[in-house]
Amino acid sequence: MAEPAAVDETSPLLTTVGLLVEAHAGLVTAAEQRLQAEGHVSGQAFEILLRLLRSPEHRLRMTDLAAQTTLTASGLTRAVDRLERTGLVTREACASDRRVSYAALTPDGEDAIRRAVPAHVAHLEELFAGFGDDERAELDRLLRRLRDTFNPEAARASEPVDAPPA
Amino acid sequence: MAEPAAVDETSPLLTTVGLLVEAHAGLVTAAEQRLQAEGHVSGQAFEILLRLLRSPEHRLRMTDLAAQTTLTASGLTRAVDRLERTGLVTREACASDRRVSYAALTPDGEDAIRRAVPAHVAHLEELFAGFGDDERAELDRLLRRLRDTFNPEAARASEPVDAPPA
DNA sequence: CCCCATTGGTTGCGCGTGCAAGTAATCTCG
DNA sequence: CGAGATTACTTGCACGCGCAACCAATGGGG
Repeated sequence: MAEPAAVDETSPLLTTVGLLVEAHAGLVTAAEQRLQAEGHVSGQAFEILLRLLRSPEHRLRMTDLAAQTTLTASGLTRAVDRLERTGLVTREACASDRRVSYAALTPDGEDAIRRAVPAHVAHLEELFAGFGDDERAELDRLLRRLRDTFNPEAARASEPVDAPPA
Repeated sequence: MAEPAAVDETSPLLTTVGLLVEAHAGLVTAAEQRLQAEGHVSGQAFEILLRLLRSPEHRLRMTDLAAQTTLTASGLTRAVDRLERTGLVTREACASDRRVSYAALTPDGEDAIRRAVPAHVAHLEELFAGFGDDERAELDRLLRRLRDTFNPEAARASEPVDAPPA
């Protein structure tokens, strides 16, 4: 008759969080695999290139780019190093402030991301096939609320954008 | 009047996925920080220890444990190495199959997780303060559906459980 | 005008991870 | 019963990441 008292080893919240983690992991993994299988850029590259594509002149200061991704400044430095090595991005100097350097899309980079986006979106459509428009909207609403709990800022800036980031 | 045609650089799905990623990152980060600030085990340790706490005899085969976490077998080997080094877990041999080894909670490990769970749940309650029970349930439903898209298996096994995994 | 605090970016370092290969035990089936 | 396939776990290796330290360039006040 002892049984150390079943503490609250279980709480609805723990389940919710567990589901969030699993859904996230599954989605990212699936998207990443698909991109690779079809010969597109990696998930991380996708995220970076898409953000550049959507920016004025297809370029962004390193710092701003870092702020928009899940990477730190140092992580971004090296991510851009890799993209530069594969020719999808170039670093451009800033005339008015010699400290800043822009990461800019090369023609190859623009090509790559323009090819990857439709493929990725198509894949997402498959994955969300079971969802009605209203359900997807409701999911958006709930996730946005949760997101705003941590990052009351975020909101602005043409909305997130992420994709299948690492 | 050219403007290379604004492809579908934006799709509702991309936004949804972006929100999922941000919500996930924010939640995990917040939970992790809080645990550390209050002197509890790390997020990864939390996840592993909780699963052991919920298992018969407070132990699990390495393989099964790996399957329940986001780690691979090799990653788990080393995670358990660390937990063993800090005295929260022990490896136990299996009599009937000398290949398998169990990861088992030590008394210290049980203590640690029993202290961490209520703290973590309390924190989650704060974070979800803006949600009504019905909304949380709806979020569960939608996330579960999404999860099942990737892992049609999952479902069973006393339900996820995750927490603030790395 | 110059010194100092601040900002932008990169680099050294250590760590945690996955993959692939390796070892050991078990199972299968001829 | 015994060789080959399979399963459980561990290890070598290479890589990507964040943190903290670092250098360079700005921008305010004295």
